[in-house]
Amino acid sequence: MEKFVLYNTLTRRKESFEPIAAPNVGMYVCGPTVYGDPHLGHARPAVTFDMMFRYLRSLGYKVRYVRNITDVGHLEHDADQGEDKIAKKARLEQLEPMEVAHHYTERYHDAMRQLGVLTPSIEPHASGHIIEQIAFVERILKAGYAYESNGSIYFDVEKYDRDHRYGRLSGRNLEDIVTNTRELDGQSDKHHSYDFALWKKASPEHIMRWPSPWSDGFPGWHMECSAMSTKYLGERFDIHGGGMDLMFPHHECEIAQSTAALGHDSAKYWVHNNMITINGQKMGKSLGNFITLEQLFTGSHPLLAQAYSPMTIRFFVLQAHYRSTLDFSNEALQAAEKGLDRLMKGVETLSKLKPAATSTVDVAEAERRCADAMADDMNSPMVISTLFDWVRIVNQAAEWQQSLTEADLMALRATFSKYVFDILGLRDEKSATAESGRDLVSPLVGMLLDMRMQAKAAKDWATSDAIRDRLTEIGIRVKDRKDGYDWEIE
RNA sequence: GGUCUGAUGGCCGAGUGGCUAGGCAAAGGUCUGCAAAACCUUGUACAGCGGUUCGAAUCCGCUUCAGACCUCCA
Repeated sequence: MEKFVLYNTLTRRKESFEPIAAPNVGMYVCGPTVYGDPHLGHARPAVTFDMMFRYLRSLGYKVRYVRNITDVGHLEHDADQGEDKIAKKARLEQLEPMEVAHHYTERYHDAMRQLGVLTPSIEPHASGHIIEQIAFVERILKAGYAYESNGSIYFDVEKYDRDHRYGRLSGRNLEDIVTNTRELDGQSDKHHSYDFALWKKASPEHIMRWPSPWSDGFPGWHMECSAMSTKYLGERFDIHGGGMDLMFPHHECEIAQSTAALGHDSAKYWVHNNMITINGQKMGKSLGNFITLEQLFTGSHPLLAQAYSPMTIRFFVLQAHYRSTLDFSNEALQAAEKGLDRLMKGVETLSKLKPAATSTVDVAEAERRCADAMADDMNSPMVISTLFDWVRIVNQAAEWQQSLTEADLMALRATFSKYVFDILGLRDEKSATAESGRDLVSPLVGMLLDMRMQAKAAKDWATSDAIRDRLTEIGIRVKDRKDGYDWEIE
């Protein structure tokens, strides 16, 4: 098996990936908070960890991939009477909170499907795991790392920091946090500003509430991930992923909660994808500069010069390493669109290539380079680069400048299929739609192009060009071949 | 202010102590009745200043600039 190295945020270095209980791998990734349409930023972790899921499976691991839906519990901020985001949005739209959550969950699923993101093994909702979260809070209380205050339960960061160390993941120490945490009004219940809520008592107007031993209320915003990852992956599991912006405080608090309750670390490898930026700035809800995935797919946003297909977005994301920032621009997206087109055409050309008696190339090199690139912290840009090198070779072979034997063709097709479709998760959406369109118009186009061939034979260029121009107008591109013609729908 | 990243050719983006990814765009060429498509060729980039080294864009230091987190955030 390939030796796979993965960058672990916890140690700040690439580590050899050794599952706790091979061949099983447990993987937990923070999913969306469903109070708004999924945007370009959501595509990054979704695609990144989808690739990881696909890659681990291709290596032969049996992966349980858990990605949560946050439909409760994210406080606006502590001073906001504890009203959470879902509830606030619901009040504004006069909808049931669960109606809002369901609506946006569906929107998210739809976008993910279009992006070719596989559905995770389990997709737990925070609202469906209140009991587990309460039990988890009780464990922390019992261990002595939390205190009750006026119906709410808070995590005792200071005590935890003495026994373990708070801030390991984000590289902070408590001292820095003390001097840099903003003091907010209305947090008199907490002993210290850096303590965070495990359970929050609901104010009377708060709609989303559940009974607990302490108060009618709702779980704190880091609780769901600790409780649900433990429930489905066990007290120790392999990979915990999410966006870099979640490192602090979310993941830091999760580590603290789990360590306090279980007495040890739960996730072995912490993996964080970097952000997508727009004009060098993070794209985010709070900055108001984000573009939803639907806007991207339809081109309906002032910043967009055109619509971009889901696969263009996926390819765009995959062309950068997941730990680098990726800057959005129309130019970059257009380049991705054309690049993807070239790659897919290469795949098609490869499928039609005729075998030769001998090979002029070493196809094993393609597989080896792709495998090495993936094994090196999932370097998808390197994989893509290799694929393009081989597209060139395939194109040359189509022009008889290279040759491949039957066996080599089979091997190369297998490599392309594995990396392009199985691991990178790309799909040839263009030819898929073109095929269906082709069936309908094929006889007609064939007839016209046959007439054009006759005109050409008679050197009647006016007729020949007229037919071609008219076809081009309605979106059919004619390609002359040495022995006839070919065409495609734009 | 604290913590931490990054600065690569027209654009997007990999990577590496010496053998100069890839895509897009551009230019020239092959092919073609003309196009399109395809193919070939070309560009010698690594923020600045020092240092280490036989050799650095890649390591170290400083400077400048940009960004992220410290508040919900993918």
